Amino acid sequence: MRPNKREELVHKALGIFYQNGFHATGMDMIVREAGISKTSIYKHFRTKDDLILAVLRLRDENFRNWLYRRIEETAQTPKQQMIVLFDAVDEWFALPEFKGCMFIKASAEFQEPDNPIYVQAAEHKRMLYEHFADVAQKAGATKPKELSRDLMLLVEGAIVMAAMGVFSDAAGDAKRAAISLIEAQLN
Amino acid sequence: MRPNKREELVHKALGIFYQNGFHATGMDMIVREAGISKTSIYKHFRTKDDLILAVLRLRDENFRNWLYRRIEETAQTPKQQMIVLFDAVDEWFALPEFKGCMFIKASAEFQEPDNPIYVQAAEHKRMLYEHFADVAQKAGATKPKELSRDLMLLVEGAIVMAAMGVFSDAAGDAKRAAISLIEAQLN
DNA sequence: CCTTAGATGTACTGATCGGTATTTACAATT
DNA sequence: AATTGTAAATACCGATCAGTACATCTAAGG
Repeated sequence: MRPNKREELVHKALGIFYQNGFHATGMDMIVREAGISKTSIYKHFRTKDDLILAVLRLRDENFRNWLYRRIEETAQTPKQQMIVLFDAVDEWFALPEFKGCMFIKASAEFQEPDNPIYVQAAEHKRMLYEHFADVAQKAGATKPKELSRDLMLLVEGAIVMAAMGVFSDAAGDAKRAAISLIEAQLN
Repeated sequence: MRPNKREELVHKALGIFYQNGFHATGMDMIVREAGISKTSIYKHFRTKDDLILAVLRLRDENFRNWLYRRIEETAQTPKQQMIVLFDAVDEWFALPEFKGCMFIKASAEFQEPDNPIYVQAAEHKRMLYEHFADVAQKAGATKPKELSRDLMLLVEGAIVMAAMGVFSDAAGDAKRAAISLIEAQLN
C-alpha cells in the first residue's frame, strides 16, 4: 500500500506542477487535484520542496528512459542516433500537454545554486550531455564532448522556442542545424 | 515627479523580480526592497501583473538596445555582427547578477498562451529573430530566416546552459557552432 | 472479531498573499 | 503662507500559504 500511494502522489504532483508551475501550485491544490489527503502527503514528504525533488527524480527517469529508448529503437548507428534525437524531441513538442522542460522551469523558479532543486535540475542536463558525448564518441567524432555540447545547445534552444511558441518547427530547425554540425565533425 | 517615480519603481522591480522570480516575489517584498510605498505602486499599476508587464517592457528595451549597440560598435559587416552576437551574450553571462533570461522565466511562470505576460515574452524573442534575419539577409545568406533561427537556437540554448551552470563556456561553444553554420550558409 | 497499518477528513497555526482605504507627510509652486 | 500634487505610512480585507494536530475511517491479516 505504502509504496504505491507514494508513487501515485509523485506521479500526480508531476502533472500538476508541470501545468501550473511550482510556486504557483499550493499544497491545497495538490490535495484537491491529486485526491490525496494533506496528512498522507506530509507522511511521505517532510516539505513541499522534498515533494518537488521527488517529482524531478521521476521526471528525469521517465524522460531519459523514454528518450534513450526512442532513439535506440529508431536508429542503428551512433551517428543516426544523434540525428533522430531531434525527431524524438519533436514528438515530445507535439504532445498536447507539452509546456517546455520541467528542469528549465525548476531552475528558473529556484535560482539559488545551492538549492537542491536547482542542483538536481542541472544534474539532469549534465547526464544528457554525458550520454550524447558517449554517443558522439561511438560515432567517431574527433571531439565528442564538443559535438555533444553542440547538440545540447540546439536541443535546449529548440525546447525554449517551442515552449514559447516562437518557432513553428523548432525541432526541425534544430535537426537541420545539427546535421550540418555533425557532418562537419565526422567528415 | 510622477514619471520618475514610476520609472524608478519599474527599474527596481525589474531587479527584484529577476533575482527572486515572479511568483516568489510578493508585493510586500517590492515595497521593502524598492523603498516605495504600496500606495504609490498601486497608483501607477492596477495589478501586480501590470507591473510585471512594465518590467518586461523595460527589460526588452534595455536588453535589445544594449545588444544591438554592442554588436554594431564591434563589428563592421553583417556577417561579423552575427558572430560577435555571441561575444555580447558572453559578456552578459559574465555579469555577477546574471541569472538567465527574464523572458524565459516569465514564460515558464506564466504558461497560458493567452496571458499577456507570456505573449510579451514571446514577442521579445520574435523581435530578436526578425532582427537577425535582417542581419543575415544583409550578410548575403541564401536563407536568412533559417540562419536566424539557427542563431537563435544556439543563443537560447547557451542562455539555458549558462544559467543552469552546466556549461562553463556556453557562449563560446555557441559561437563556434554558429561560425560553422554561418560559413556553411554563406559559402 | 480484533489488531494493525495506511489513509482520509477537518480544523488549526502564524505568516504571507494581492489589493483597498485612510491619514499624514513632504515638496514644489504661487 | 497657502495650495496643490505626490508619496509615505499604516491598518485592513478575504484568501491562500506551508505545515501541524487530532479524530475517524478503511482495508488487510491473523
